[in-house]
Amino acid sequence: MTARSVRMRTPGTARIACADCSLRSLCLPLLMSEDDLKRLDALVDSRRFVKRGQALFRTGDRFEAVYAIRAGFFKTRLASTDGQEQVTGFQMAGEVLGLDGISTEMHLCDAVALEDSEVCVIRYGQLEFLSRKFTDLQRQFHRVMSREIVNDHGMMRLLGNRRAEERVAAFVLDLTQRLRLRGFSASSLVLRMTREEIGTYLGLTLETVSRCFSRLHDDGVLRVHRRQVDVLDPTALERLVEGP
Amino acid sequence: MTARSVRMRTPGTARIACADCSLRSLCLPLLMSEDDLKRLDALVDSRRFVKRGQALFRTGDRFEAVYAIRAGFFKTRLASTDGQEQVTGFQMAGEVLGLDGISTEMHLCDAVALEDSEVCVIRYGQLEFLSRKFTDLQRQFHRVMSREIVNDHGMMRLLGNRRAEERVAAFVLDLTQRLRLRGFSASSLVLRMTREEIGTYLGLTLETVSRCFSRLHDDGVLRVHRRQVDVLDPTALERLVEGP
DNA sequence: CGCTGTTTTGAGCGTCCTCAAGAGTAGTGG
DNA sequence: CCACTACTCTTGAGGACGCTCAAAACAGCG
Repeated sequence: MTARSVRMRTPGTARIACADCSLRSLCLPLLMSEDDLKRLDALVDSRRFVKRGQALFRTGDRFEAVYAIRAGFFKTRLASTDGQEQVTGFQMAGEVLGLDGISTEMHLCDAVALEDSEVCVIRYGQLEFLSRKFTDLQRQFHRVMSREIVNDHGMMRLLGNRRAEERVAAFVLDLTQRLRLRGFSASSLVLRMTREEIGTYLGLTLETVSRCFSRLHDDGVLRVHRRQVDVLDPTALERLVEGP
Repeated sequence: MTARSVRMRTPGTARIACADCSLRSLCLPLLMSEDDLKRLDALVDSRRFVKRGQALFRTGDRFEAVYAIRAGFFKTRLASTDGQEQVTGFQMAGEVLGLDGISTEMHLCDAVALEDSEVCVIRYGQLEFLSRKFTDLQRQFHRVMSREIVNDHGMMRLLGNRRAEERVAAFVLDLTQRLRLRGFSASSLVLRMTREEIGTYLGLTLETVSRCFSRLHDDGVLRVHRRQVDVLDPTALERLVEGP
């Protein structure tokens, strides 16, 4: 399945107004004034649908655009010579995909939809052009990149000196916080990814992830049944994340 | 020791020409034409010396500038409530420090000099202004941020699914490659950091790092004596990094 | 209803951590 | 100049955490 074959263009809406988007408070035009937003006109080149399991882009694809997630859920992963996949992140609505491609003008990871999704295609040339014109857009774009760096550093700490149960707790806590920002419940969530995907993200095997969920369940911190996770004791969860 | 007390200004050279800098081929003005470089005038606000062991900035400091390393060597680390420090990177001449601060206008890590160092102070406001004016500077700045993201993802893979010896091998290989870019020998290096700092960077204890060095020494891949490391078998080193 | 993929759980083992001791090195002051 | 101290690094022994291998339960789907 090539990238082209999953590309779709909503007829008659090739140019889409960020001003009307419900995700404005999370996305790239965050800091922009109403006036500027109206003048913005065309940050988004088009929209594109990506079916569950399909790739938005793949390692080696020419870098031409970044993508703002309008709806759905993605993972990014590093391809590897051996079979070992490394998931580098899970992304949800309002988050931006593809920033890794700027450095070499080539994508250096795969972005795969974990459910049927829709993204706004933001051509990088256009983003460069508009962020010279709108200082708020420029700043917000820099912030988005900077936040990714900060998140990655947090992830390095997690992988570097936290034990398995702390990693899983941090993973759940992070998901709930991001869901809350989007107006969803912070105590009940449905995982969009397998135990294996969580495992390669957290530097653990799928069995260890499963065992950690079971232990958190038995300890009354979470109620876990397959993909359904309910946070019973948020305080205990946060305490676990702090570490020893 | 406050940040202010280590600040120094070279008299009469408050504005410094990137055009004349030997690190141009690595640093922010990389893509800029001779003409633009001459017109650039003042990307660098001033220079600042940082003595070994002192912090260039600390977690919580107000973010006002990024720093291009002119000479010396730094580590960045996440402060933590418990004693556990997490080193998030080692930086050398031509590399840029402080990008984490953009997202919250506050620095979110400490940058500590591992030897007497000198940095170019690039006020962020100035960088924003100039990168609206010079598209090459804009693009190079984006590339620098993107490269940091890519590097961090590589680090996540290292921490997530490589064993101790592979991590140490990757660490040495990375250092040699970056030193070679700067015109230094790729087969002989002097470590600027302790085993403990390497350990917290690689998600290992200092003892494990030491043992890995000893094993790589015994296997004839490296010659290691304290901080002095010589690469005897570069091919074996690369093979180790690939993983199993 | 059988097939497939995901998840759970168990048993045994290996890598790396913890704790400990000792050697090597650098810096300081008598 | 050399003790003295502080720090770094090396090496060893024992143990724990998480991995590997294996099997079975469970859910989804044609």
